[in-house]
Amino acid sequence: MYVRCAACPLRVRPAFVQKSDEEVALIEAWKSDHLRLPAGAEFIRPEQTDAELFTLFSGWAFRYKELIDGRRQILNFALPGDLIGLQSSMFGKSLYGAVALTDIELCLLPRRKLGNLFERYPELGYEVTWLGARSESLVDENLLSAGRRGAAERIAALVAGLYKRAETLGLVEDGALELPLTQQHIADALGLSLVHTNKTLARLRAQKLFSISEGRLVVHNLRGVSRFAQHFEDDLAPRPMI
Amino acid sequence: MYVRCAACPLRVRPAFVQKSDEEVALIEAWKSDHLRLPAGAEFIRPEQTDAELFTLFSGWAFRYKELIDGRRQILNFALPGDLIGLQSSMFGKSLYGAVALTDIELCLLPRRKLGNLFERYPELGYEVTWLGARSESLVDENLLSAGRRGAAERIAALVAGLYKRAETLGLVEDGALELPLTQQHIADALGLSLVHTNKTLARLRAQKLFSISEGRLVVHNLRGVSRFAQHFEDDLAPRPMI
DNA sequence: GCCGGCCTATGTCATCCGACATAGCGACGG
DNA sequence: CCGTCGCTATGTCGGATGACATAGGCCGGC
Repeated sequence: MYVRCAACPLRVRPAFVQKSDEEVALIEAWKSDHLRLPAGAEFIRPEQTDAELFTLFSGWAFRYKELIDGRRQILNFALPGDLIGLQSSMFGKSLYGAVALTDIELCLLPRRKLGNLFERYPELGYEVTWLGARSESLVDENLLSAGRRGAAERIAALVAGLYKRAETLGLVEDGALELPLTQQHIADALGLSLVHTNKTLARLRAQKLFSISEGRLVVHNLRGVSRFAQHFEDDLAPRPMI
Repeated sequence: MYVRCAACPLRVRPAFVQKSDEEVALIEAWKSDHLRLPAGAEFIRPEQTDAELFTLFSGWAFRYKELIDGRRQILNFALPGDLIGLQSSMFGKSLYGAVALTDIELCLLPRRKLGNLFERYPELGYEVTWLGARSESLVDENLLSAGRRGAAERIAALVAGLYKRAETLGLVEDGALELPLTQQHIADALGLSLVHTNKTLARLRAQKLFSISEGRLVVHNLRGVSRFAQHFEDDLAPRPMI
């Protein structure tokens, strides 16, 4: 069923800037569809020329790039409230792909209205830019990991970052959250091989800072994880949601 | 001396979207200063709360993050016409630093006017967003390198990317351009050690696809470099310049 | 004119990480 | 029931990369 922005259960969460009824109505006018896609669906394809702009309403997704010989790099993970497809919408050709990790729901924000939006609702334009800048900051951090952290530190930094983001969204209960990533996803996000990821995860599990198993992440000592990974950035919140 | 936008020698280059006199006047009204900084100057500091927004007018610069133990990752290089500091301006605290590689000139675009700008000149707001998205696409590509390319491929991809960008700016002459990077910068940008970067550069030089020496990059075979690096993205041009 | 700092270069050795092989387990379908 | 597929796990081995040491060139300062 269609979810109207006025009745959106996501945007009222404390992670997000609370908007006036009028502002919500503007967003609702922009939103043209509410899509449901199964896990694994690719909703933006590399090279696609007519990719749209989306807000992830529920579930997890990721953006990725790959080399022609098949090596794949996950650029960042998206959680509910995240905007996906801004680059693709502005450049007229997507330089990356985007895939659902779980069954997801997407709010479709037609890109042909994007220019118009800036004209008519500058406040919304500003927030789009803000969300684009946040997306870049996530990639910045991942580049720091891939370039300068060792394997165990990379995994710990990923855990710390995702945990903090999930926490602002209220997805954490008793230090645990659903983590719909396979070890292959973790490897692809961190620039590691699958086998090495597996072995490093086993070693980390023995350290008892956190553990990943059966699709759940349990963090026993967030401070310890953050210190080990040298990951000290809090998630940016409250933030706009469109 | 101050450079007025109406007399800006940079924005008339073919890399950039050509603007009407009226549009240029808007930008000129935004620009509040024209700064000159020596090579090595850090014009955005990590954690800085009042970092401004800049357009790089001349010279080279880079953005970086670092871990507390000193390991440094260069996130991307900036060439003339690039916008630097959008994240910092929007978040109220910078998550990265920015440093001049050469003597540089910067156009200062006061961030306190940024919100106002979106309201009054939505077209400019749109272009700011476009430039932010382009900056993210550069980081995306660098993350692909750090995560999934081998050392020699990384260097080749860096060369291909910088060469293509320099070419659209008219900085290439006879297949060569000034490259103000030390091997330490290359290492920090690619997630390699200095020594390994040096040895890999020597091996690449022997292959004669390109060579870096004495502050110059000479590309003998761009196709070959691109193929070896699996780097096939052209620079986005013409693009807005603010 | 000498010293020190920065950059590049090169050798040796240690380590991290990747490649390949194998195996167990659960889900799913014929 | 059985075969396949996706995911996790573990061992062995080799290769890519990092760490440490040393050296030479260049340049600027005193």
